[in-house]
Amino acid sequence: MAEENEIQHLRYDPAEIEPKWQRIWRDEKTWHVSNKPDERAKSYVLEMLPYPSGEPHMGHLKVYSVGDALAHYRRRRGMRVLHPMGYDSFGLPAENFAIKTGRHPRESTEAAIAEFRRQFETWGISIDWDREFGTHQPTYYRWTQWIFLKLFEAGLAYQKEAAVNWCPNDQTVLANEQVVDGACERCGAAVEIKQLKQWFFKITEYAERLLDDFAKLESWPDNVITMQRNWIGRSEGAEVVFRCEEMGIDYPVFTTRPDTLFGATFFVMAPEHPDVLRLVEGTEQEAAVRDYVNAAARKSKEERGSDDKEKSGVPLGRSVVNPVNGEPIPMYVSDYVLMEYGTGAIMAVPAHDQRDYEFANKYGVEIRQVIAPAGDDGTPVDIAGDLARAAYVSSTESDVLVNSGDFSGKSSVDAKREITGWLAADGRGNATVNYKLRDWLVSRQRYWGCPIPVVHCPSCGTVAVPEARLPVELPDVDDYVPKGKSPLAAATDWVNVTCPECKGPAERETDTMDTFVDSSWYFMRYTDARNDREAWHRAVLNEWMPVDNYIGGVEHAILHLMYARFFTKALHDLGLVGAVEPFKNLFTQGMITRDGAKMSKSKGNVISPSSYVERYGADTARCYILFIGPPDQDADWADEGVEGVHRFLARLWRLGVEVSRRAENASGVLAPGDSADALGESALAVSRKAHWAIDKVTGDMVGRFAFNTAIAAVMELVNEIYKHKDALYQGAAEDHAALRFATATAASLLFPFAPHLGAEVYEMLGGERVWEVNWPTADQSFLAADTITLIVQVNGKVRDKIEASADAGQDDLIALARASERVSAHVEGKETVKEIVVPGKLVNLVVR
RNA sequence: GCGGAUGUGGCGGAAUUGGUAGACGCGCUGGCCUUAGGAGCCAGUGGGCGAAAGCUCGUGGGGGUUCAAGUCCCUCCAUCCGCACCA
Repeated sequence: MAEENEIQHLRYDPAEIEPKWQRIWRDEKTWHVSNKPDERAKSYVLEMLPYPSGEPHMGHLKVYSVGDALAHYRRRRGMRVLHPMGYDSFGLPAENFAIKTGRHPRESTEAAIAEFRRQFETWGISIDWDREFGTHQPTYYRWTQWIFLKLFEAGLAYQKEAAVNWCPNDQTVLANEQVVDGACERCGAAVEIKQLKQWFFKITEYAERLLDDFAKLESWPDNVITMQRNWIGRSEGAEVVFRCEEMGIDYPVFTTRPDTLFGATFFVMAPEHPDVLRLVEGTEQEAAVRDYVNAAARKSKEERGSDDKEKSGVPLGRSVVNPVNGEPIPMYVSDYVLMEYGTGAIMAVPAHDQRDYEFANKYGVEIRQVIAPAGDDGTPVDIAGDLARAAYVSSTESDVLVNSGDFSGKSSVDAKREITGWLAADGRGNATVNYKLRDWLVSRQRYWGCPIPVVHCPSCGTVAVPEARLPVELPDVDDYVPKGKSPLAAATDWVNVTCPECKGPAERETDTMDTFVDSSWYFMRYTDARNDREAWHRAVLNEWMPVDNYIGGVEHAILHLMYARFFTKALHDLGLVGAVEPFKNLFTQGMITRDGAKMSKSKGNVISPSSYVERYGADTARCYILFIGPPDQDADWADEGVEGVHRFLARLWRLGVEVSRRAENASGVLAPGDSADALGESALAVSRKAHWAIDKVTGDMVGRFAFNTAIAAVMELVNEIYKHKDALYQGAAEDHAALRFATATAASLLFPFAPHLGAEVYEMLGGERVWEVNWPTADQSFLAADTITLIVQVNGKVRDKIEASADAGQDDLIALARASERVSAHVEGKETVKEIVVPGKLVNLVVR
């Protein structure tokens, strides 16, 4: 007993255990994986690339706790696991910090990387550090530039002047995806629209395949797919040509409702439409239109974008001809028409489009009904009363056309097809598909990014920098303050070059790339990260790709995940990549909140992983973050919960120490005897529980990431061992063996979540390294119990629970149920209507 | 407005196929051990009535299907998240 007391007072000290294992893993490069294939199946487990700034936050702790558990589990299931790490180290925050402090972004970024790496090592995550890189390193961005040139050669990277989003605060353009509610995603400033010449990637060319290939994904959260689908915004319809006879110009418009063409009573152009001013030049409308266009240009996206805003517009004094009936209809300019969607001009059908309806009402344009709902007999229903209040927009199967010439009486569905076909035959239109998706604007007027590897030559135009001269290195500058053009423009020594083609004087492109470009291919570079002759060796890349499990936050549902899909497809088409989709399975982890709210500096509720890792150890922090709830859901961090998990780990550690010292009649961790029969009651109980836990944890790991219930199962196992350990210490060799087996199993099962403690306790008991031991398998003979607890219900209410033999037949179970006093009290004197038996589980007697 | 998700004890959450609601943990209560303990170990813990046995109510509200519903169907409510003049 003296020994028992002594053990009780031993202290679980992660500060000693954790560095010990981390040293072994680092020195032995335990998690390094070779690119040489072997008989093992590959598995590529990847968490989203971290942006290194300050120190890692709780979101990082969560994502790596999830990913690392999976990586460990896969390795011990005999797989060859690629689990790398890197840093998304170009970007605005580092540059803004540089502006404030004068410190070079490279310095602050590399300091942050060092801190991230240091902390990741203290977390004990199983990373192949030989593949580590930062996207800001010339050895990396050389290949970002190379990919840019490949896209440029293929015509997928191009320059155009366009109305683009401009953030006045960050002094740079933004991609559509980076504008949220009309504001800059990063700094929140109201975004302006500017006409600028910019670089784009032709993601629109891949719109259809980005949609189709959702079918090729194994498991992605539905909400992410839905968000991408909405963002791509595919709609089927027709392009219909309206001719302006006075000017002799054809104006095509896109419509999803060609069946409403007979109801088009006016025509509207976006203020940015290049022909608007030309149409009114020299007319009495010119001044009014010019004012309207200028006012629209000054408005922020937000001001223009709200749908509750009252419609406004100005007549152009011109008309176009409705191709279905030859009727001239008036033209207007209005900011409710968007230049970036469709053709920047619309046909307006006020009776059947709410926006057109509001405009027509305000400016007194005719509202002509051409669609009506059909009654039960198929004839049009009178909805004149409804139309006095709002447009009739519904497009049900049963709608029919009215006031539509030869098409009157036809169904809406048929009319769409027939009218489109009729117009197409005359060259006045055709069926088309339109997308909301815009091309990806990738140039940024900022310093801390990957230089765009092209040269502008007065005689040769835009010329690619030859591959052999990559990387185009980012030069040092003194002043990072953006002035509407890239700070790189001031580095004149760097800007002025000779044209690679004519050798004449030329200038480098001074814009840098959006950092989302850097992160659109990093998962490919990991496969061959030290290759300095090419971005990757094709065979190596194809061996690892696609990523089997990609884990990260849902905030990247559209941006990063869609860009990465696009890159993979484009590079596939160029014959550079075998995979068509980069991420076979996607897991989006929920946020860690504090007091129910998102952590933020302004709320002052930010807690950092490092304080918990220092106080309780990494194993506690990692287990807690997994135990708190299902990893795909948001979870609120509670310090009491951390204490609880820490207590559990300490309990297991003490158990390990005690069992290794006191269960000395057996050694090793082998399971006792083949059969459960040979064991005493306690030995059988802990063995059973151990096999049950193996089965439970394995089930929770496969297919779903139910780490919370997996950890709970190990807790149950430990509780069971505690209950029986004193009896077992008194016992014989097989009792000690059972105790060792059960305790080692707990350590083994916990290893993916608490790798240091798992390794420590396993070593105490078996002397082996747990990660070199296969994942345990449950012995079925220990899972099947001889007895079951029979639930006896009367009229669906539980009245008794009876121990019954597992192989009892239906009649036996009913007899057993009826024999119960508690049951008979409810059955006595009543007629039995039905007897339901669920074998091995339950009997329900239905009485009246 | 459109689309999606969620709703279970005092709290975080379990319940994999319709079959014991509340596993596991926190908190709380009691006991043991201890010079002491904010350490450790053991036990109890959804609400109501009851000394107990037991009865009864109970998974956001209402309705339904079923021998049986947290789970399936209808409907309403609340919260959160996307999208939002996309023709």
